Amino acid sequence: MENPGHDPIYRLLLDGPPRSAREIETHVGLSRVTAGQRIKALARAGLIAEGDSLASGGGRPARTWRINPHHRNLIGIDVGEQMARVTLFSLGLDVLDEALLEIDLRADPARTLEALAACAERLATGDRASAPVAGLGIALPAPIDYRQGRVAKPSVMYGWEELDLRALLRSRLKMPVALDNDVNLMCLAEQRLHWPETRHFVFIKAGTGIGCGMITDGQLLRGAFGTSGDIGHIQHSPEPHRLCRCGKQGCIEAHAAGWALARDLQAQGNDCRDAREVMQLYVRGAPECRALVNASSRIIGTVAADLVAMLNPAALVIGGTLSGAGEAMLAGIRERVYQRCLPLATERLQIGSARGGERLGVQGAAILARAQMGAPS
Amino acid sequence: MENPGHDPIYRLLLDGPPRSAREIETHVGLSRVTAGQRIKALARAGLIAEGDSLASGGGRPARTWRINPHHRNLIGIDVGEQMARVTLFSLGLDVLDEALLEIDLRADPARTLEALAACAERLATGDRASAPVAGLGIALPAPIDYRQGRVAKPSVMYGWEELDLRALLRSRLKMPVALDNDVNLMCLAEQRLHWPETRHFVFIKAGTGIGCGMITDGQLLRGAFGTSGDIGHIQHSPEPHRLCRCGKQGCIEAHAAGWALARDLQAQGNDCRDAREVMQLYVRGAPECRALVNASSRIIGTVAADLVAMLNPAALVIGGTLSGAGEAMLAGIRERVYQRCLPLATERLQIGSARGGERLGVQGAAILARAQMGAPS
DNA sequence: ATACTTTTGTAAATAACTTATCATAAGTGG
DNA sequence: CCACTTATGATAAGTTATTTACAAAAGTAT
Repeated sequence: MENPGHDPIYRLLLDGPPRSAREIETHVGLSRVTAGQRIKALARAGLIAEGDSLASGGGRPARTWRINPHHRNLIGIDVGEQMARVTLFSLGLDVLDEALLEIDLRADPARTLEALAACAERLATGDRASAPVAGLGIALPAPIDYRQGRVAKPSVMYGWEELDLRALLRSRLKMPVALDNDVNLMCLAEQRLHWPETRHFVFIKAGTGIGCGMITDGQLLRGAFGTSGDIGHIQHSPEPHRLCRCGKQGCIEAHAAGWALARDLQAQGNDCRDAREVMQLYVRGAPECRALVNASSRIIGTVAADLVAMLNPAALVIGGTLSGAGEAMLAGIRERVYQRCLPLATERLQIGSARGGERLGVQGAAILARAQMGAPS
Repeated sequence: MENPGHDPIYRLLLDGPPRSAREIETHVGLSRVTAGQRIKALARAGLIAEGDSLASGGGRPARTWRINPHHRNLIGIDVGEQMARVTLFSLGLDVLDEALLEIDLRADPARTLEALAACAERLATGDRASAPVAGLGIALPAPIDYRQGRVAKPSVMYGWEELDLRALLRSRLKMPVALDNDVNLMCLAEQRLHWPETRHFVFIKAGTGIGCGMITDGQLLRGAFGTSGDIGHIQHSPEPHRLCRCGKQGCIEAHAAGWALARDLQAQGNDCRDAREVMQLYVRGAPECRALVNASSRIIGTVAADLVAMLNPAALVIGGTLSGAGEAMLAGIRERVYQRCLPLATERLQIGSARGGERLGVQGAAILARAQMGAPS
């Protein structure tokens, strides 16, 4: 059992729920005898362990198998605009250790990258490290060329496009590295951890900016050049249009994103610089802030309605800082979705707030790294 | 070689381009020796045949293998609002025989279904039938519950939801049957036949109604309940809103679809009842028609821009009757897409008209049936 | 408790696949 | 023509998986 990541049974259990031997057989396409033998081998090697038994259907109940969460660790990194979170996980995604780094995306990328790598190294070898690290995932606030493992250009991360991020980190840290866009990874974590049965899933992140992740048939949808889910600059905002930070007019971000709400609140004399402070004002009950959030939710709702019409997901989940407004944010979205979409698309659609919290990014990064354990790189 | 559909090599070649032995090995994960043996066995059985040789890269050129197009036939059915097309294909999708049926979707579904089945049976056993029929695919103008193999309710096909279409046809015709939405299947055919290298693909059908099909990573995106691609009732049309046939206001269909253009042209005194007649007027150069088509193309362009922003396809293709307007239809779409989407999403995006013609529906149906040959039903 | 169902374990014979090696075929570039 | 490269074919030995058959375990229904 040199590299368990190559074993199809182990891989199946890595990225999915616990399964019975019978399910494993059908999924990996092995006969009952062979599957049973290999399950036993994996169990003897300590890579997998017994899970709960399933309910009996008139016969002996099937027992399930799951990965041994303590066999390896994972590292997730979530790079934000001013801060990066670096988390050491067990394979079962328990948080073992964590560090927050202040970073500046406009500073020298190589230096920032080295700071992240050094931090990951500290966690990997620190007191809380219970096992070798099997892989590292990074969530970045930029479009990602997923196959190349680097930031797609042009992006907001000036200078980062030049770096072969995956290769650099892999040689620096001696472990497999996987990259993806932060919203994609938040979507992945929310779906895998909180909506495991939902195979058609849309996650809208409403924070400083607005973006979305989409899962169809259980697979993250990445698009041809890594820009899928870039819904912040869709142009359907109400008149009068306002200037967006992308230079165009009419983008929904310019009316509904955290930065735009902060801008408007500042113009009204509030001390409010970013999405987080918008939510603070909101919680304190500032009426002008509530009005803005309500308007924002309806604008986001128009795009949500488009997403539902196009993709026909089974669940639509709102995350990001602004989703802290809870039902208020959902109300506008529900209003627009139910108003604008056909009943067939909405009657079985679930709409809700993200159940995951501020760790969704690192969790998604770790899930990605876990899914790629042992994959050819 | 009882059922060749179970052979992974045969299946690979069924739904893909000709491949060299080397490519086949890697795709199906067999060693060179075994793959070679099985390729030879398939060739001896007449299921596959040699294709062209690839260009040499300094050594002996690799020869490719492709399916034997004459080993089996396929039937595709494209059900429209007033007409159904039933086509007998070879496995290589050459047209062997064809029939057009007048139908009425509002009539008794069982009777219509029987007419289709009888027609399929005639073609399957007729003079032009060169081989046994391996499967039948049907394109229907309704949302399809793909896993159940029936029309999802509620739909425009009143009464059809009650029928277990797949089971009925399978037992009636004694062959595997696959169903899908017509736009999905047009999308599939256009991509597989005319854009085989493009794995992220969006197809907009602008005819009597407006809908789209989406392919990501080479897979048709069907959504949770079969309504994906239902973009006709997205609400972004310009003021003043007009009443849509769905009962809402502001749907793009009510401004940009064939039925809406016909309605407007009629109101202006033209004799114009459907999308086809709109195109006839257009070709004759009627100025009021040209103006309407231009406006329509820009409205479709707004939705196209949303699709591009969300899905980041590598190609966006316009089909359906209205795409007969050619560059005029493309112009408005290009205008909106380039105006509204970020450069990263558009700089490598191809926008064009469908290369396939009026047989796209039946071709897609046949491709679907072919892909499912031997699959568990 | 008894009959029934479904899951799991084991062993032996058979079938399939892989690895390794050698030989041959059919191109390219000089 | 010759050296070099890549593709293909054939064979043997060794490994792994499948099939078949029997038995036991652990539940449910009556």
